[in-house]
Amino acid sequence: MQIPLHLAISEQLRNQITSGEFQPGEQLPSEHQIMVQFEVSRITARRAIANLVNQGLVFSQQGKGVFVKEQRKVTYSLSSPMIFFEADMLRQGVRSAIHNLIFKPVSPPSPIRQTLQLTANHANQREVYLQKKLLLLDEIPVAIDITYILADLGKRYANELKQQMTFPTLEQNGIAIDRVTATLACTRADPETSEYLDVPLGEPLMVYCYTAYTDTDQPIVTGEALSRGDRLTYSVEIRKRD
Amino acid sequence: MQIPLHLAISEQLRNQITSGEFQPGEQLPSEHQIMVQFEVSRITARRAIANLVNQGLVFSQQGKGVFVKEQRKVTYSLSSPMIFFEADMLRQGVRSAIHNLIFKPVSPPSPIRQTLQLTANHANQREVYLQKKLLLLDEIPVAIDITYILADLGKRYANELKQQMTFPTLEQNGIAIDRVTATLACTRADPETSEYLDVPLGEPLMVYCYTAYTDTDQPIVTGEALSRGDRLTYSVEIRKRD
DNA sequence: AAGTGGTCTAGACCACTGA
DNA sequence: CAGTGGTCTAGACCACTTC
Repeated sequence: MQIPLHLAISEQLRNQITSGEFQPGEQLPSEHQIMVQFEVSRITARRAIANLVNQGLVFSQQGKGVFVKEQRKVTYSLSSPMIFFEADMLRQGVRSAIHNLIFKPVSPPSPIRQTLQLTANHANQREVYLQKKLLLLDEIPVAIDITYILADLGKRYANELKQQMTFPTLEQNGIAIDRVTATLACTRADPETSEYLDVPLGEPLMVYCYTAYTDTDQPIVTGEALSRGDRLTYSVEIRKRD
Repeated sequence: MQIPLHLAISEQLRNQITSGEFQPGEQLPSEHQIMVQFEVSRITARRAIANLVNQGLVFSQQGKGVFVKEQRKVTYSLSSPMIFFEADMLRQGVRSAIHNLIFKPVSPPSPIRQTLQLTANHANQREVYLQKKLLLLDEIPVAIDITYILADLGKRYANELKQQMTFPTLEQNGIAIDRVTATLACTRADPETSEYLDVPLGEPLMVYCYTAYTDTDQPIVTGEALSRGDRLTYSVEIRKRD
C-alpha cells in the first residue's frame, strides 16, 4: 500500500477545490456518491472527507452535505490597536460587536500577579478585574478575550469596558498606553473553546498574549485573546530601533 | 445520544493528561486496552485517540503506541530579528540550522512584483532570486521560508544567504533595513508542507508574511515563513506612534 | 512471535434537513 | 418521505516495532 485510498481520494477532491472546479460554498459529492464513484466503502469515503475537513477546506452539516469553505479573513492591526479598531473593521466591510461574558473583581493568579507587578502583601485583595468577552464579526464569534485590568481602572470604566475593546476605552479616557509587549502563537480548540467559538474540536486558533504599559513602565492590563485561525489575521509594522 | 461515546472517552483521557496523570512522553493505553476498559469497538477507541491527536495532545507511532506530546515552544522575536536570531536561539537552549532547498533567479509572479514595486517593463527578466529554505531547531524541521529578494542583492550575497537568515545577512553587509511590514496568520498543513515539516496533514501552522524596506522606502525582500504551530511562538513589542 | 497502530470492508441504527 | 451526515459494531489484513 503505497498511498492510502482515503488520501488518494481526498487529494483528487482537493485538486478540484483548489483548481476552482468546486467553488466556495458549493456542495461536494455526498458520501454515497463517493462510495459509488471510487468504489470504496463508506468508512473510506468518510475518511477522505475527514481529511479535507482537517485541512480546513470544507465543512459538513448533518442532513445537508459537505460544502467548500469561504476563505475570508479579517485583519487586526497590532500597530494601531488603540483607537481604530471599529473603523478598521468597517473599512474591511465587517460589522463588529462585543458580548461581555464575565466582568468581576478577582484575586489574580500568580503569573498574572507577576506580570502586573503586584506586590504580594495584598494577596487576598481583589486587585484586578477579570473580564471575558466574545468578539463577533458579522455576527460570527471570532475571538474570546480574557483580560486582567488593575482594579481601579476596571471599576472606574466598567460600563465602557463591557461594550468596547479595552485599549480604545483606556485611550478615550486619557489613560495613555505607551507600549505593548505581545506574543502570537497557535493552539487548537479544546471542547470549551470550541463551544464559544462554534468551531469543531481541534480547529486551529491563534493566541495573542499582551501586556500594556504606561509611559512610566507601569503594566496596567494583561490578557490573552483566542481567535479563530480561519477568520483572523494579525498585522504589525516593525521599525528599526535606534 | 447526548454525548458521543468517542468524545466521552477522549475527554476522560484528556483530563488525565492535563491533570498530569499521564506525563509528557508517557505512553497512553493501547487501542486494545481502551476497547476492554470502556467496552467499545476498536473503531470507537481509535476515534477517541484521533480526537486527542486532533487537539495536539498526543501523537501515535505505528508499532509502538500513542504518546503524550511535549509542549516546548521556541520564541522568535519580530522586534529584533535583524542580528540576534542565532544568539536568541542559543539563549533558549536550542541548536539552529538552515537547509537551503532552492536558490535561483526567477521572474517573480505578479503579486510579488507588485509588493517589490518592480516596473512591468522588465517583465521577462530575472529580477529577483527565489529562495526556499528549511529552518531546523534541535535538528527538527520547524519552518519553511520562501523569500524573494532583489536580484542584485541575491547574486551578491548568494553564499551567505544560503547559510544564514536573510535579515542578518543583509545587516552584516551594510544593507540597512528600516522597517518591516508583516502579517501573522494561521493555516493547516497541506500534503506538501506536511512532508517538509514532518507533521500530519492538517497540523496547524503559522504564516508569517513579511516585506522589508530600506530607509528610502524601497522594498528589497518579501516572503513568507510557514512554521509549526506547536514549536514556534512569535513575540513583538509595539510602541506608540508619535 | 506478540503487540502495536494503519487501512479497509459490510452493515446497522440514529439525527437532521428539506421537499 | 428520501437523502444527508453522525455514531457504532464485528471482523479482516497489513506494516511496523520489540523481544
